[in-house]
Amino acid sequence: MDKTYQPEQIETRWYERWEADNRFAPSGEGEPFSIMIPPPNVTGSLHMGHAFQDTIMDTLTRWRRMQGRNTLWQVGTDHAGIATQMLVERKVAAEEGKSRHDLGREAFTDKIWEWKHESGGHITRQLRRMGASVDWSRERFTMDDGFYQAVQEVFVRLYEEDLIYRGKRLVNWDPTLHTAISDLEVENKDQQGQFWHFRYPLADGVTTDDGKDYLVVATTRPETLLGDSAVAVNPEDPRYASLVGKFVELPLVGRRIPVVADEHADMEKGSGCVKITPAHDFNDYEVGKRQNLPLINVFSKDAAVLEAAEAFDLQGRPLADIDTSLPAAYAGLGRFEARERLVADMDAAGLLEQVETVSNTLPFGDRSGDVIEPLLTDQWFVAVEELAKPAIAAVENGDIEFVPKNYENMYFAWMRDIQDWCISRQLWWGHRIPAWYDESGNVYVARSAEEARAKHGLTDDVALTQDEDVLDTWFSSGLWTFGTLGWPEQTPELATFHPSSVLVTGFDIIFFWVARMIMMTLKFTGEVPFKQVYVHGLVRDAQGQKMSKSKGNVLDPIDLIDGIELETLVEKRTGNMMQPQKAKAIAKATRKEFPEGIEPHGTDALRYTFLSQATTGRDIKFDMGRLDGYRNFCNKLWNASRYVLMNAEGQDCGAAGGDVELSLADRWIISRLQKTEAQVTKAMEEFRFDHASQALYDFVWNEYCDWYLELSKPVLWDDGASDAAKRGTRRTLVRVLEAVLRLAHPMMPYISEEIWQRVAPLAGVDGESVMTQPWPQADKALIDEAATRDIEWLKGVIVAIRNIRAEMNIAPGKPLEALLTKGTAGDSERLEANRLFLSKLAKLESVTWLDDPEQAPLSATQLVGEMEVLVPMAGLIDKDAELARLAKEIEKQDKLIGGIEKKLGNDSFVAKAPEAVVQKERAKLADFEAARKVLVEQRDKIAAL
RNA sequence: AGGACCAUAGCUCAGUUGGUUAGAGCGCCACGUUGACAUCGUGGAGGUCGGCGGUUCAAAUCCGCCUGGUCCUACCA
Repeated sequence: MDKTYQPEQIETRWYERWEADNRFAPSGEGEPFSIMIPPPNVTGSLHMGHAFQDTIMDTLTRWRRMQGRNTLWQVGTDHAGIATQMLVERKVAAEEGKSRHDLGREAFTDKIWEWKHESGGHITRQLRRMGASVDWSRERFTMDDGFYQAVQEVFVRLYEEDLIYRGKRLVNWDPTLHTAISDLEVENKDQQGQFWHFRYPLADGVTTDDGKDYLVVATTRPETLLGDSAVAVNPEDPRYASLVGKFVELPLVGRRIPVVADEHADMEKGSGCVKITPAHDFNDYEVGKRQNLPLINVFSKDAAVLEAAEAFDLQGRPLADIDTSLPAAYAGLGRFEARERLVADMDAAGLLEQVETVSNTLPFGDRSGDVIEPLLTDQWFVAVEELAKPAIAAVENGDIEFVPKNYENMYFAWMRDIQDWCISRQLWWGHRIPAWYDESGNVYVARSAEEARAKHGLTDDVALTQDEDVLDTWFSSGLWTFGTLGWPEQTPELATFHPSSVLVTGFDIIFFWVARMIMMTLKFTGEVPFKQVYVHGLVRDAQGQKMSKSKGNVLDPIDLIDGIELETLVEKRTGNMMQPQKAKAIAKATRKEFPEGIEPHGTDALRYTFLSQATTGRDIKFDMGRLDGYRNFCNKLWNASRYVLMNAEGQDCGAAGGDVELSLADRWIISRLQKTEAQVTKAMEEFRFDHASQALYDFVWNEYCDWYLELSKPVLWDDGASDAAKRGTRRTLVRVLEAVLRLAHPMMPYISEEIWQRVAPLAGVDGESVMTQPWPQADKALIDEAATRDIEWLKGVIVAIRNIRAEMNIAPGKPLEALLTKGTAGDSERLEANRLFLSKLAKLESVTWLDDPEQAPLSATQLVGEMEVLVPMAGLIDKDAELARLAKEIEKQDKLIGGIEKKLGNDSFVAKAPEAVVQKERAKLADFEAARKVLVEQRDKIAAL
């Protein structure tokens, strides 16, 4: 083995081997365990969130596989409608200078397919680099043929049950992307805005109670004035009671619109009058429904003012008897230009009463970044209320459990107030809606045009055209757990692996995806999609900032694995930016944070870092220090293994029989291994990967390496140990290491496999891969408390002597004489049994048991229990230093004693605390006092010199 | 506005039903190339557990209020 751990040399080699050996496919035996990967965007690339999530899923998968479960990790990618279409649109524009409209629908979607084939392998290659043990033979895509069928089936059935409907509704319209989006795709952001107060003249000579011939309305969106249908006042408002039913004349437009009484108008706000624009505001739309107002749309799909408005009734039917003329000057103006123009015109007409600056919230499209416009359009919706009920119940009754549990409240809150889901998108990339129209606009929903004809008795001479729109991406990914398993066919895979065991996902897509999967899956399979949902947080940068290209703080997991030069990293972060003016600051910050670039750390170290930071449900601040630390941990494991192999390969490790004698250290480390196995398993069951990784780390570094390997050296290297003892130690070295590698494998698959291949034969274990070995199970019979106590004693004495050395400034290598005294008979027996270990590990020339403490020479003293560990001072020890040290020790004991005396002096503590607690405090007090006494005696002795 | 979560060593984080001398890693200080490992070893310094109040014999842990931070939902004519 190389002297240092070189991850790059082993990782890709092992992944290829596992894949070639088909180790990721379900075994076909044992209780099923399945995880469906949240499908990443097919043309995307792996970011830290993916790497984190994939690590958790792979750890669970490898662990369950080793436990003998019939394990499937289903892999696949998502077509990601808007994101992918935008990406290819930009690419085509950059490369060919053409828009998608120049190409036409078919040619453009061909381009997307081309791009999908070209780049679709990128993210799956990265997934391989992370070590993900997904079953590649079952890889799926949300627009493959099988999904196409599943999507048609679901759409048609929902339509037939009236759970999908089409209608002209007010929706969130993205004027840049020219598509409707759902509520969830809207991001509300606080902005500084203006609030204009306008006068609307009263018609027919009517005046207000205080004699004015106008009403004042205020708005942040002046341009929607063009589409006003009414002015509302509160029904309780005495100021305007006489005006209800009267009219105002809409300024600039001249349309007569009524004054209506509606509780939407807030008497406290502004003048108490509010303009109502049902076609351009969600609240006003509701007022419109209550007051039976016409819907007057004044915007085009670009959110530019129309030449003439369009008026509809609440069912979306055109209204003929409304004056739809608009001022000619506005035709074609964009909404923001129209706003400026309108304010200026109002001002000029003396109708602008006041302008206030206010902070308000604006809706933005999460993809385009454009301001969303409520717009009346024809769209398809899912009526979700009926679907939501069983989905709520499934979580309430525990069929689905969220980890951590508090996300259930977030889920309930949203589900109980859920709005109908707008599923149509005016895009070209996605599942086209299976609906056909005849020439008079009648709609036929069916799995195909042929089926539509057959079902509705349409002859071939009726021309049918398919709906132009596609479905929201989440409509198809909502079918992911069962669509990937072959539904609507009743496949054996569906029977075996559905419901899936656990979904691993981020809290940010609970509404987008998790909730919709639960609704759809319950509806169509009668089963929950998964039994548990493990919700993880976001991976943030070291400062706790969200990682984003525009902030220039993105880390690429692959760069952490393979390393990256500073200049390449700077180039990566500053190249191709949307806001190039930020490049300089980003470059500077990057050079400061990574002056040497990033060293290679390997996949295993990166995975271990994620796992160690995976506290349930909270965001993680990615910590480079920990990444370094776990790379070092890999190196530690590597070198410990080198030591084991150097001492075991070619030697008798007991695999072939022969007498075996286990030393105290052997029995101790075997005992500690059992406890570690139990801890790691428990942590995995609870999704506490931080605890699992911590337990393993502690065992390997602080017990196996720091103590056990050191304790094995005297047995293996010094004369005097029997063959049986050496055999016992070698056997323990390799067996414990072999178990550790199995324990580590789900978390660090590569290094564990690499070492296991060398160690397993020595431990007498057959097998081709650690992947398929049994998960270690703790054996209670091997827990040896007596050995643990003895080793703790031994460690105590060794540490005591090291302590004296350090505090007295004695060179670490200088051989010392030590005396032990005042202990029990057990202490002296322990000394005799462990003399060799003690001498070697504490570098002692001699160690002697002193029956009569009075005979002890002047020494530096440490306590191990009641026993005193003495290092004679002669020629070694600085009197003042020792006095200072003792004073410090005594002070420490005084503090402890003071605390306990106060407790025991409290009558109600003694009276009310459980007896065991009181006893424990008394025992501690006795210990501290004894220790103090020894220290004081020692101090007096030295001071008397 | 409603709600959730968080606040423990310089930094990143553990601390399960209240009883621990409050822990780990990194960083820091001192010493050290003994035959697995300087990506290391040995020892050490460093915390009134955000603040105030309450419950209790006993609070980092339970309750209330406050401050600071993150996020979600809704609304802002």
